[in-house]
Amino acid sequence: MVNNQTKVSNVFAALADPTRRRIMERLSGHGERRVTALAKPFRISLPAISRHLHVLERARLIQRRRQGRIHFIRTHTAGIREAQKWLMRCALEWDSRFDAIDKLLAEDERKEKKR
Amino acid sequence: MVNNQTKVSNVFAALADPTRRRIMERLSGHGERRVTALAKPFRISLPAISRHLHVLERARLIQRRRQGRIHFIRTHTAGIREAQKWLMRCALEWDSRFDAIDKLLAEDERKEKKR
DNA sequence: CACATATTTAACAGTGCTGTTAACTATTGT
DNA sequence: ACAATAGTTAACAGCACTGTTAAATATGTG
Repeated sequence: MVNNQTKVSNVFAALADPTRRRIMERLSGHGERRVTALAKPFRISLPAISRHLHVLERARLIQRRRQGRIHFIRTHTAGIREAQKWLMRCALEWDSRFDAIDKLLAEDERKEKKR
Repeated sequence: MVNNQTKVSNVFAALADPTRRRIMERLSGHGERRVTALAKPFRISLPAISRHLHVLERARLIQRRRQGRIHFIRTHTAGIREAQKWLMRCALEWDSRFDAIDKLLAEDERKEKKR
């Protein structure tokens, strides 16, 4: 079981790579995409993409659904939320203008606990 | 001149390290702190801390003010905003509940351009 | 000036990340 | 069964990151 510290590290480390960020951007909005289609615009090899996807998956930034030999990839909010929560904790103390955001996140927390 | 892509990478990479995140947490709320005081609770050497501070500085997550031999460190919002903007761009398309946050950031943008 | 304090820089070891090509596994089509 | 397709895993090279100790730099103090 990975502790919370490691979780956050994984998310930020995943997002620190430009290729992985481009993957996320390519993914957001479009529901699902398969690995090969996702890899199309990148100049790097497919194995490299495969690794990037694993990193994103471990960080819970994407989710994978297998249907036969095809792997469908879609975004997963858990990782992003993790990062946002951390950033807010820092940012809120600097700038009270973010109070609105604080409320939204608090609401999220409540929903999370209800499950 | 560092491009925007690299900027974002620097911020996320900086936040991917647990020690650096602890530094940021230790810093947030407390106005300024000198390097030695900041380094106190950490078990790693001072040179190691010094490097971490450089990484945070390059990512514009902290700012430094020198007064004689003492370096005062304080948080700097530019880096955090950079990260938040990126996360929002992704998150907004996933969850319309974040519309409020979008508005806040758009407001930030306008203020930025006025300068 | 001589010494202590605050912090950085240098040099080096260990580790881990990213990319490559080659080989492998699993699934689908003829 | 055979070949094609989708994607992963293996093995390796190159490079960057983190930590260490020792030395350097800069500033304050008796």
